[in-house]
Parts: sequence; structure tokens; C-alpha cells
Amino acid sequence: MKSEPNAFSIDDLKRDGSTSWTGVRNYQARNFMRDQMKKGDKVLFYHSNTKEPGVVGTGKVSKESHPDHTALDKKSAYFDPKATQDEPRWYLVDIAFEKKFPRTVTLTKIKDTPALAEMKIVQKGNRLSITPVSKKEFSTILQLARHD
DNA sequence: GCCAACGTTGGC
DNA sequence: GCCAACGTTGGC
Repeated sequence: MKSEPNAFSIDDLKRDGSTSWTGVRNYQARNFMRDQMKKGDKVLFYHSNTKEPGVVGTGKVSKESHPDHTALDKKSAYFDPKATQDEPRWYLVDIAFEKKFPRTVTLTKIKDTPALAEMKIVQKGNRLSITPVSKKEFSTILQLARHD
């Protein structure tokens, strides 16, 4: 799951303990949260649009799919006039903090790691903010977080 | 700040 | 239903 650290960083998640993943307004990303992500599933927390983009830690799904209330809030930057109480249109999951890596597993590092060549994040033009990660990829990232 | 790669919108 | 125009993402 990508987040811009300016908006919400791994440190924010650590501070808050958990968060509702608000603001996703892309159908594919929404569908992953609504249909695929189950309680207890682990997630990689990725910092995008920053000096050193990469995976900075892990979290886990603490609450499965429920409506993203910010879509109904006129004052929210994420307000969507097409969303209603009955048809919320946008869904999210809650993510609990697990750990922050001692160092970032950078996008550069990921690109240099053959075992991670299939990760969606390194594939050309992939701008999706939420993408599935295989168990193998997940454990490879954890290893890279421990040593080079 | 640039720009490639998308996704969405809306006229037709 | 097509597709041009527009907006956004996100690495560099």
C-alpha cells in the first residue's frame, strides 16, 4: 500500500496504532480492499512521491472492508458527489501498525533484486496505490530490510 | 518541474 | 460505445 509520507507516513501509523485507509478513488485499488484483503493479512507500507521511495515497514489488516465515509463528507478532499449512504461507492480497510524497518527497502533496491522482478510496483507504468504481493516477495522484502 | 502512463469524463 | 481531452500519479 502506497502512501505519500507528507500525507500519512509509517511514523503516523506507528503513532496512531491503526488507521482507516481513506481516500482511495481508483476502482481496482478499491476492489482489492473490498474483495481480497482479509483480517490479519499483512501489508507492505510504501512511501511514494518522496526523496527515497520504497517499503518502510509492515502493517496488517485489522478490519475488513467497510464504507469510506470521507466520500460522503462535503468538507473532505475525498468527497464524491456520486457516493450515497445506500451506495457508498468507496470502501476501505483498517490497517494496524506492525513494524517500521530500520532502513527503507528502496525502489532502486527492489528493481535490483531479481526475485522481485514480478512485483507490480516495479512494472512499467503501474500507478496503482494498492497491489497484491506474493508471500515470496513479502519475505524477500523482509530479508532486504534486515541486511543487504 | 518534467513527463510518461494511466484512468476518467463527457460530447457525439 | 468511441475516443479526445483532461486530470492524476509518481519516479526522476
